[in-house]
This record gives sequence, structure tokens and C-alpha cells, in this order.
Amino acid sequence: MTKSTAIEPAFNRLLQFAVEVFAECGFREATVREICSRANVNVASVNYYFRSKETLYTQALAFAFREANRLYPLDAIINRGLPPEQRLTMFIGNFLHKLLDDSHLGLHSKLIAREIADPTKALDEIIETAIIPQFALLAEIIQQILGTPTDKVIVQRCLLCIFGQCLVFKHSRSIIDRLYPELIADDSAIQASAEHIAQFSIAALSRFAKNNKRG
Amino acid sequence: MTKSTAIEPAFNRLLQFAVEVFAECGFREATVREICSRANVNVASVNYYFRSKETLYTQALAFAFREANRLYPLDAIINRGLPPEQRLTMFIGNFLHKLLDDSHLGLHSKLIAREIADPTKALDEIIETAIIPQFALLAEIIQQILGTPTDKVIVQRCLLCIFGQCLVFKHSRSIIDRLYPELIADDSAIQASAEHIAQFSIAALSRFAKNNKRG
DNA sequence: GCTTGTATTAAACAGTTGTTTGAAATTATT
DNA sequence: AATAATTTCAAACAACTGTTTAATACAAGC
Repeated sequence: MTKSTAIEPAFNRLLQFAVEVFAECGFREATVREICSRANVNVASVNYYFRSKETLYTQALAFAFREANRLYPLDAIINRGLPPEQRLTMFIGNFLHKLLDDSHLGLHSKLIAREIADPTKALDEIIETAIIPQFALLAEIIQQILGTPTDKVIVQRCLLCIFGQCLVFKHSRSIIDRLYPELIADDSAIQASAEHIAQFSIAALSRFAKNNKRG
Repeated sequence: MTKSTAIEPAFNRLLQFAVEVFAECGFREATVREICSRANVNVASVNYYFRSKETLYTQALAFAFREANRLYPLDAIINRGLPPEQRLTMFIGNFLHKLLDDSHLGLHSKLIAREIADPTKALDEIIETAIIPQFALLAEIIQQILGTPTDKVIVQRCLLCIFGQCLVFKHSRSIIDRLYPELIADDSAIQASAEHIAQFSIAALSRFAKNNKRG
């Protein structure tokens, strides 16, 4: 044991700090040397354990998703026994906390948001394994609120509306920090923002539901 | 005249292709050599005309905003004579077309979206000169729909909801392209998406307006 | 026609990048 | 204890980066 920090093996430490640095800097601007420096391992370790910077990135991304689902599981929301409005509120709260939890997941979700905004080859697998299931769950809830089977395109547009209202807190974080910092000041503020999005969306959806019955 | 493409002077060509390359690659991944190659000028020209890569980026960003406002002016929406619902619909349509117009502005808005998602030093000036005025206009329209003077925080949250519903089409373009390409297939599809966001938002806002009167 | 100031060029610079190397250290196996 | 396999290391590599240089080409002014 040559390193004082070597409680975790080098492989795991690399993965962990890769998430950190890739999230802060993006794939290209992140340097192998910076990751290794923080992980307290030699520069050559990346190529020894991961073959290349690119596969390290891919594995870091997968790791980030695993952590996100571990810390913020969707289990409770999948329960179809609950009223759909409550499930939607829970879904949005879960999503927003996932996005804005700086203490645990901030870096993970930032890494993911980065990949969505500026995709690499790794995106396709992520869409398959992580995004499609989440979208399916949200689509099911929306369909339930809208009532009688609705045009698929309308469900998709509503889904994007809700998705966008949450994601803006991550993607436009720089603007919110400067103009409306009180909206995300602490956990209770985030919770209030989440509830606002839920109320906003439920109000819109139930209006659509009415039109749906009439038409 | 040593260059065949030198209808525009070198300075302007640099600015134009800087927008293109910075939008495609981001600030760091974009190379001065690539910009100069496309602009058909010598590598040294960037430092000759702009002192550094960084000031070229700043100027390219300002140029992108000027072009966006030139091609999609907000003039008609500022008119306070129109009903606020109509103004909101126009605002959203304007914004979404700005974001998704691949033929003219796609690169400009991508550059701007990039700067928001991953800010450099240039962001602060952009917020002052471009974002705050646009937010003020949208806030005014929202306030008008909500009726009797509303809590400022609620207006801000509604503003972010609408902003986010539009911006998701840019930031999550990679996902939409793969999962729901028909939503942005052509101009009429974009228009339909814009109208959906407007209806969704107006439905939510008018529900809030009711609660506002009662409370 | 000469001078002055601007524009353009090829070449080089100094720094950083991901990756490779081959030896040394460590651990596991017999 | 001796051998084999794995892990770690400092050093170097080749490629690429933004920037500078100093020489050249060009136009305008007198």
C-alpha cells in the first residue's frame, strides 16, 4: 500500500473522480492528468485500467446513472395504485432533487445533462437504458391524467413540457444563480419549485383533459 | 486581392465562421486553425484582428445575438395593445423558431445555448444586454395574465416554466431527434409545438389567475 | 517613386494533450 | 523462499494547441 488514500482500489477511485472532473469540465476540457491527480494515481493508470480516456468517460457515465438510481429510486412512483396527480408530483420532485442535489448527485446529473446537451457516442446507450424507461413512466402518468386514450403526439408534447420545466433548472442554472437564486436556495426552496411545476402542469393537463372529453 | 472568397473582408469572414465552429464544437474544442481554414485566412489573423481566441469568442457571441434579433425581432410582441394570451403565443412562437431554425439561426442559437449551459466569462454581459430584457417582457405578459399583482416569486417560477418548455427543444435536441423527430420535422410541426406550449401555459396560468382572485 | 501604415504569410515557439514504454515495486502462487 | 503475475512509476513520445515573429505584399499619401 503506497498511497494513503488507497482504501478504495485505484480502479474505483479513477471512476469516482472521472465523474467529478468530466462533470466540471466536459469530455474534452477534462484532462487525464487532472483526474489522476485527484485520484492520487499515476497518469498511466487510465490507460492501464480503461484502455483510453474515451472508455473511461463511457464507464463514468454509466456509473453516474447507477448512482442516480440508487440514491433517488423511482420505485414508489411506479406504484399504479396512487392517483396520477400524486404520482406526477412525486416524479417531478424526484427529478428536480436529482438535478439540483449538489451535495451528492450534482456532479452526476451535471455529467448527464452535459451528455444530452452535447452528445458523444455514448448517448445512444444511455437513451436506451435510462431515458426511455423514465419517459415511459412519465408518459403513462400523463396519459392517465389526460383520460380517454389521447393522440400520442399530444402526450409526447406534454411530456416534453414537463421534462423541460424541470431540466431548465439544470441547463440554465447559470442564469438562475444570477437572477433568481432564491428559487433554489435550499432544499425547501427546491421542494417549493418542484411543487409549483407540478401544480402548473396538472392545471394544464386537466384543462386538456376537459377538451379531450368534449372533443 | 489574394483570395477568391474575399468578397467580405477577412474580419467579417472570421466572425461568421467563428460562430459556426464555436457552435459546433464549443469554445475549447474549437480550434483557431479550423476557423481560419474555413474562413480561408492565415492562422495569425485571429490574433491580428481579435488579439486572442477568447475575444474572438466574445465578439462571435455578440454577433450571434445581433443576428438573432435582426431575423426574429420582438417588436410586434412588445405592443401592449394586444391581449396578453396572444402576446404570449407570439413570444413562444418567436422563441421556438429562433431556437430551431437550422437554416439561418441554428448555429447562432446553439452557440447561445452552449454559453448558458456551460458559461464562460462572456455570460454576464449577455445576461445584462440580452436575457434580462427578454425576461422582463415575458414577466410583464405573465403578470398581465395572472391579473391582480402577484407574488414576484410566482411570476418568476412561471417564467422559468415557459422558458424551460421552449429551451428543452434546444438543449435536449439530441433526445428529440432520436425519440420524437416528428415534433420538429418541419416549420409547421415547429409551429404546432409552439402552439401546444402556448396552450399548455395559458391553461396553467389562467388556473393560477383564478386561485389568485379567490385567495 | 518613395515612404508609411496596413495586411498577409510561412515558420517557429512554448505549452499541453493522450498515450506508450520499460523498469521497479508489490502481490499472489507454488 | 522462489517464481510468476499484477500493479505502479517516472520519463519520454508524438501530436496538437494558441500565440508570436519577422519577412513580405500591398495600398494610399505626398
